[in-house]
Amino acid sequence: MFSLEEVSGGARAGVLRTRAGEVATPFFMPVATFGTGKGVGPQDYRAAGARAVMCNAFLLSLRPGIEVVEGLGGVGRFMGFGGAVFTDSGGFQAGSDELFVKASRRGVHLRSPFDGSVTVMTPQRLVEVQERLGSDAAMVIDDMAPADASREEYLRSLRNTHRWARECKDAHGDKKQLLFCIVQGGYDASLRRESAEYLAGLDFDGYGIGGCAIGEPKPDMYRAVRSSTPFLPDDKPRYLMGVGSPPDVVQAVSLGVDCFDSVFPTRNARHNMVFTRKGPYQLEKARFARDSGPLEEGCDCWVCRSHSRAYLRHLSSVDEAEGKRLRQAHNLRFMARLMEDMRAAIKEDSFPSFKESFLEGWFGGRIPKLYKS
RNA sequence: GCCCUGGUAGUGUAGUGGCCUAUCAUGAAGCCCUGUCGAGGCUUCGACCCGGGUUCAAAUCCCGGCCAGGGCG
Repeated sequence: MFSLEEVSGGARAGVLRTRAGEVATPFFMPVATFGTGKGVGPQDYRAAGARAVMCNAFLLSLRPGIEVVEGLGGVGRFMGFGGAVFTDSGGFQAGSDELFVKASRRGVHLRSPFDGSVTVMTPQRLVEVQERLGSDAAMVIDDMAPADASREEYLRSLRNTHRWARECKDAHGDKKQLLFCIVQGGYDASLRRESAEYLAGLDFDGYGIGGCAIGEPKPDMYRAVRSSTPFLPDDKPRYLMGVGSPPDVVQAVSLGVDCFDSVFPTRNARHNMVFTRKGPYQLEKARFARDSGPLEEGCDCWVCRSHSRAYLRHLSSVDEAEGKRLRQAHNLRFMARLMEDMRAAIKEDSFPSFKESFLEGWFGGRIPKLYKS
């Protein structure tokens, strides 16, 4: 399922084999909650070079419904996306006032945004939903305590997370579908280690690291990552869920993480933030009104090859949907290219210098201490 | 030449004697967004056409000027 090829300065390059094809690691997944993004979709993901995307199992099970997706050959064929499709539980518990009702011993109680009805997503139910949706990689259900939870709450959520992970594993019958578990434990190094070691013993196809990028201070996030990855099996992919800011992705790769998903690049693109190797900038600024250059010098994306900043900034200022699509297409290509470049650097064992030069470019020479080790 | 309207941030406006150190939108500058993708959120900058008068108090009332639009010659 996963082959580790090279390691350089803690960063890993490998190949994840799914029934939808191989995905080279490290990789970044655009989020396609309902089988698409907002103003970007499967075609754009493919054009950007993304080989995997993340959908929401709970929401897809409500619309168009499990039977519909199943009848059309699974979520990947339903979407017409050539790459691998991951599905998340849909819980993202503490983060969603819309969907999340509560967590109980049985599972996570989720509310339909369509009719308000509440269903209990148990481990067995979630596994069935994802198997029938036909995603290429499924996630277990986990209990994520809020960023400011007490140690007691973390302990309780960890018991649920571990029990549910085991039950998901037991219920999972589709051996062609990968199954990832999720490490929790808050920001306490010992709890994270405990969670990672426990789950490592259950032998999943991949290991998610959850509870990060939910509003906690960055040092906490990196403590959580640093105290998780060392205790996970080397021959399985590690997936830092929800992380997607370029420097965070680079830093996490240096800590041994292999994959990511996040709305960060696309949401920020919609909000006019353009990623470049020299750092992000706000496209709507007047200084770009007559700028004939591309969004990013040297970028190989179709947007940069076809359009000027002046045109893109114009689309921002008139608030056109087309502008959102183009900005997102660029940021998605930026992420894919970043992953490709990291992989190449790992393969030639020059990752540390790649990381340093990337961070120097991104932060304009003033790299925050947080990223230096 | 005469008459009528109207002149408030760059732009469009609210305000018709004190609640105006003046409203809202837009603009400009800056910040934010990380497993539920809010076509989002936040901060700051920026104006009463000019001159006189009335009044305790004027963006607001009066007079003159200038400018703009309309009408009559």
